[in-house]
Amino acid sequence: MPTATEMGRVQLLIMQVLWRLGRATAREITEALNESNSGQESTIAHSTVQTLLRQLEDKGSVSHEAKGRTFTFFAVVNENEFKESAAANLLHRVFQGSVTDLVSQLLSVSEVSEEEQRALRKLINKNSRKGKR
Amino acid sequence: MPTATEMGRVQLLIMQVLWRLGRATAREITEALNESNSGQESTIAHSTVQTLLRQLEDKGSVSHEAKGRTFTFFAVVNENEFKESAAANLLHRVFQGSVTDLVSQLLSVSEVSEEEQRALRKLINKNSRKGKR
DNA sequence: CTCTATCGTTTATTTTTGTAAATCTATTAA
DNA sequence: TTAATAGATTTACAAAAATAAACGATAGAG
Repeated sequence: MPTATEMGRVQLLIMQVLWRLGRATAREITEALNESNSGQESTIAHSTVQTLLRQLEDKGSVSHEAKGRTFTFFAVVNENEFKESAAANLLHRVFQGSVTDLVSQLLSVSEVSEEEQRALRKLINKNSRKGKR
Repeated sequence: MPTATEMGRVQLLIMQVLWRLGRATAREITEALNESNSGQESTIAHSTVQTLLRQLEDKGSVSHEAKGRTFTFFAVVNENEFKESAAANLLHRVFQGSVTDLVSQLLSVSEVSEEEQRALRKLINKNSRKGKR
């Protein structure tokens, strides 16, 4: 069984809905998925969402509470916790743990605005101070 | 069929051996995998490596050349190309395209040495100049 | 020359994710 | 009260990844 922070593409989309809404029924999740995706390609079937919710619950990523005959789902895995593990994963598996290499890659490919560059310098400086404290 | 830059955990390990060695037989790859992993847990069976090599070849990630009765494999997908796509993937799927958020996450969790911090500042500055050119 | 170790190939199984229809159940609208 | 509807659950299937044994061929050791 995979860990609670390991998940597939659509599973992540479901988690993102839950992180945004806090708590939601399966139906609400299905609707959220298909309306953010409005007009486009493949709408995702409600039964698919239910299946994935059960899988997510099996591995401890989400949980639910019965409200009458309907389940209200909520995330157990915290969004930041997930981002942390996803970033650490890429960092170690692909970039051998070199933050510099990863950041370098990001900067060389994506367009980073002046504003974002300022934000990044600030981040590094803050981190620098943290190290000295 | 997945694209040539989409691959599983062990498939990536195989690619990394090929990027490191340039060209290698299936046997050499198996040995490289199991010795870098020396002493620990699960050694990976040679036949598994062969199966994965065929899968990788099917989707165009690697290719081979017959030397006598033995195949010499080599990477078709370039390492940087892969890193690029892996980083872009995480950036968009998990961090909604915000480089700042991803870098922030990396800095807050991993220990970044003074030296790395200098390298990062330099990187951002270089990128800044690039933007103006 | 024969046997064995080593190739690549074939076949098979398990796990995870994604997809969804079918079904059972219960509520509510008519 | 009955029928449609909207829940959850069960069942099914396909693709991708991981795992590896079994098989057939052959080169090289003796």
